[in-house]
Amino acid sequence: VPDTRTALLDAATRLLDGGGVEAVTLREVGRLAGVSHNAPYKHFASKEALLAAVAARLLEERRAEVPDGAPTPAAALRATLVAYTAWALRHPVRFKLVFGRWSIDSPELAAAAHAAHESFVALVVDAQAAGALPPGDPVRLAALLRALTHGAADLALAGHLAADGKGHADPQDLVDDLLHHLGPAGS
Amino acid sequence: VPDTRTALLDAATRLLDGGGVEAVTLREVGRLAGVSHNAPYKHFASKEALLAAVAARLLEERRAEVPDGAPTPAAALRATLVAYTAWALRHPVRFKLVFGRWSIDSPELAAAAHAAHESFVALVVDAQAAGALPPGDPVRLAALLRALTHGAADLALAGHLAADGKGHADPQDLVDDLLHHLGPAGS
DNA sequence: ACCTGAACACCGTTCAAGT
DNA sequence: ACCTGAACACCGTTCAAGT
Repeated sequence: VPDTRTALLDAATRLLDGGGVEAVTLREVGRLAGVSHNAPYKHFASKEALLAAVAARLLEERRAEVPDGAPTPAAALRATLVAYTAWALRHPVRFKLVFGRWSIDSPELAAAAHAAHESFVALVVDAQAAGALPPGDPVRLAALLRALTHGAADLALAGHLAADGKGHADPQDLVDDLLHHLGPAGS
Repeated sequence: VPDTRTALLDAATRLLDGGGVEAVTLREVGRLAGVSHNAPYKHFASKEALLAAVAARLLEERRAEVPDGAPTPAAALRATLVAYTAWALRHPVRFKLVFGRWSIDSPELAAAAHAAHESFVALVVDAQAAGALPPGDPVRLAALLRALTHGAADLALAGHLAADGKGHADPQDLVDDLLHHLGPAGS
């Protein structure tokens, strides 16, 4: 039997997936969790704080799903970036919530994001050592890769990538393009 | 004397800039425009439609501010991308509205976005002809540049770029990094 | 054609009270 | 410590009227 706090988070997540962030109201959250419509205030300071807690839990969940056991550092890097775009396309609302709003600063959310960032930079360092990425500040290079991946996913969700019928570029294609351009000898 | 429709758009824009998208309520829009709280329904089908019209007007406004008269195609391309990130950092709420939500599909918004896309691809073609960008499908290359620029701006707004105290990367830096990596001879 | 005022069904948040 | 029910101040949207 989950405690009330967990039940509230579960209910909010279900409503989020079902109807977007606008569907998660404290009244429905309470109803789904089997408590009154303002019981959430005993566990979260506000609706925003509840959403931040949901975001933090989703971010940690996603980190556990990160692909593992790739043959080379370059493959591991590509798999991580592709997983990022695939998750965004599969769960648009979750993606928008987790990587969008930071109006409330939640320590849990910041910690989860920091951990994800750390392991991604380590991945970049490995790929650089293997010669699959150019040398230079790995943090900066990681930012470049992350910005492209995030932007490709966000534009795809907004419908801004497939402008004409012809120029169809998946986020994955753009990730591959960038890795190709960064690849050894600019081949 | 502006007509009511324009007055409503002006009021909505003022509220948007003042307090974010959550501050733009139909009641305040009406009050600021000097009409009743549901007069907007005579000009827009819903609040979302009003926001879409605001977004379309902002996007056209921004297009008029695009830098002009750069010495080379490469400089013109860089100036356009840098202007994109600078606008995003200067007007975060406008950026989120214009490039974020497409729940309602407005013909005006789609037309403005299409025009912006067209001229950007033309810029890429010129830069390719000048040898500042690698050959290949210009639409795809434009998507790559746009995705990185958009992602860098979005991550910067979310506070996801300056992770540690050291790895400080402006969106402009990332734009320059990408252009450098795409540059002739992969120098 | 455009606008108004009242009304409806919501919503987040607060508060006094209960166990 | 945790929860409830009533209440407050909002909100988007609708509708019957007005000019």
